[in-house]
Amino acid sequence: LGYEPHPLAQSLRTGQTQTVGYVISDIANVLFSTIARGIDDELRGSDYTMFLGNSRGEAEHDIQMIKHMRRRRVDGLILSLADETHPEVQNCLRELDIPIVLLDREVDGVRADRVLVDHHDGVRAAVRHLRALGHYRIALITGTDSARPGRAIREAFEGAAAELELPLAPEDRLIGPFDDAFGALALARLMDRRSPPTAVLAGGARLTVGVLRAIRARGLRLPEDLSLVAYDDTDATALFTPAVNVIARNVYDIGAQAARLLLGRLAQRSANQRPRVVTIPTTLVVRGSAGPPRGS
Amino acid sequence: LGYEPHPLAQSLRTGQTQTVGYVISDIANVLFSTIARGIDDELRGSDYTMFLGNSRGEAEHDIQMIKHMRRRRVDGLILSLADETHPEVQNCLRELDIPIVLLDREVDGVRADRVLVDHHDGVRAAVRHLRALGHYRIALITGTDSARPGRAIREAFEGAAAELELPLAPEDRLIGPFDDAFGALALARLMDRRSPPTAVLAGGARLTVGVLRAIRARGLRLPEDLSLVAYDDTDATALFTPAVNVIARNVYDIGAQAARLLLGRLAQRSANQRPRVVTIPTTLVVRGSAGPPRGS
DNA sequence: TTGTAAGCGTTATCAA
DNA sequence: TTGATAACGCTTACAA
Repeated sequence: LGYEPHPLAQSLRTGQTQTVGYVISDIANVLFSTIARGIDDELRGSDYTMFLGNSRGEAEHDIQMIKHMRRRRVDGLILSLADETHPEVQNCLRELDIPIVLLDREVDGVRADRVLVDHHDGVRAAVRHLRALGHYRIALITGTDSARPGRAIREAFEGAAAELELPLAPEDRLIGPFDDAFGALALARLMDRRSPPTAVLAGGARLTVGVLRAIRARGLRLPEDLSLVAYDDTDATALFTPAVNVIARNVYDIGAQAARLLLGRLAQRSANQRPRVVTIPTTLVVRGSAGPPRGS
Repeated sequence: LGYEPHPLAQSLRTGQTQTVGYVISDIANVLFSTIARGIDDELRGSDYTMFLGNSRGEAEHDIQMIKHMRRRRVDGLILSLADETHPEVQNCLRELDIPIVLLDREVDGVRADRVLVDHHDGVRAAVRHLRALGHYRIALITGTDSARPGRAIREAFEGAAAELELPLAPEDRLIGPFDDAFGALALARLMDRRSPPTAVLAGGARLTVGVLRAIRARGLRLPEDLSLVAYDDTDATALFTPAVNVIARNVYDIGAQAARLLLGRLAQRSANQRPRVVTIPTTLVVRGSAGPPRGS
């Protein structure tokens, strides 16, 4: 007879708000918006709503957002932290007593479910692929060690390079923020060398956009002037000429799995179980951006 | 001394939740995620948080989300409706007594602030630009009349075409959903004609991606085989070869202005004033995707 | 089975 | 100015 329950009163009484917080570092990054779609779709079946918070890649804002979400009494939290090593972020998370799902992040001393991307397979395949084409000096552009993606990609890259006995000059590894400005800068720095590398691995979707912009700006041709393997099958990598060889992963699924893990915890179905880890595989997709190095 | 107010109790008491709802039709669309960033940045100064709801382009979901937000007692609503003509959506909005900001939408009988894109200038400039290059048969691919963007773009296109005395064959106007599948389909349909148009205007960021994919798939060259002007300066249009001539607008600002309008209402600074309208201009950016038609 | 009362943490009101 | 008290709308525990 037209009665509508008042969720606020319910929440005040029960201590549950039927809300979930999602803190990301850049909502305009297609990686995060695709993850958000995965979360949102998965949440639709339940009666949870998503709070969104943008940290703009700064740990300070992460902390601010987490505290804000806690005050707001969200029932669970999904996090893509800007800096997983930040002590105050870690403290902040340790004090929380709600379920947390970390997206491709590892935080010491925090009991949390995780959705981890298996960067190893894709990166290793990419390096072997380039080596098989005859490349010897392969450069890496990726994010810092302060979050898992950058670290895991770098480690996988170094492991694969060592395995194939490739040289590992420190100046061939460009590490910086996960944005297109750094991608463009890094490529420029690389190609301005007296003897530039013949191949580049771009480890990050926004980095890749920057790399592609710089390649365009300099009039470089792929794969004649440079071979490229890049992260993520996006509009940019699919529509570039030539289409870019990519390390692909099911980004949507990262969000969907994260929401599923969280919903499981919230339904008490897995209250005191040990943290669960879901792994998202990566695969190499070969298209037209890599070929034999010039003069071979 | 360590005291933290409890926002739920505050809300129950005051009837204000310090939250704002944003309902969009596709979070993976760069248009909407950029708008979301604008809103989020603007909200940061205030103490409002954003609830996000995804309608996947379906009016039913819009209604569901609006009702959900109302139950949740959001203080204000920012909407990119899938279908502004849907009677139940209109009823639903008329019953709401919270401030609403419509993003490039017009809903009959609903008092709401609006951020409207001035499609007219950009579209007119694009049509004149193509005509000046010698094009006579220009096709339009855009969204349906059930929301302002599609309608305004079509009307601007028809106006400009009439002004220049261009033919307006109905089969040269392809109207459908704002997604890449339709963009690709529409381009294919156009080019499969016995005598295809020599130029295309793609009115929508996702449509444009579909159009570009189809152009790639068919091995068409721009501007030799076809001239293209497309909506929105994105990674896709910037990185395509050649770079695509676009109708550009400050998408981020749509979100920022919307949040500003809403915050103004919420602060009672403009309680009973008549609805405010902010207009976002469009401009034509000429790059390499348009040239004289073949054989001229 | 049905009903009543207390309390969640605020804010607003009114009396002192 | 200060301090006690009711009420926001629900849930839950306990009594009838």
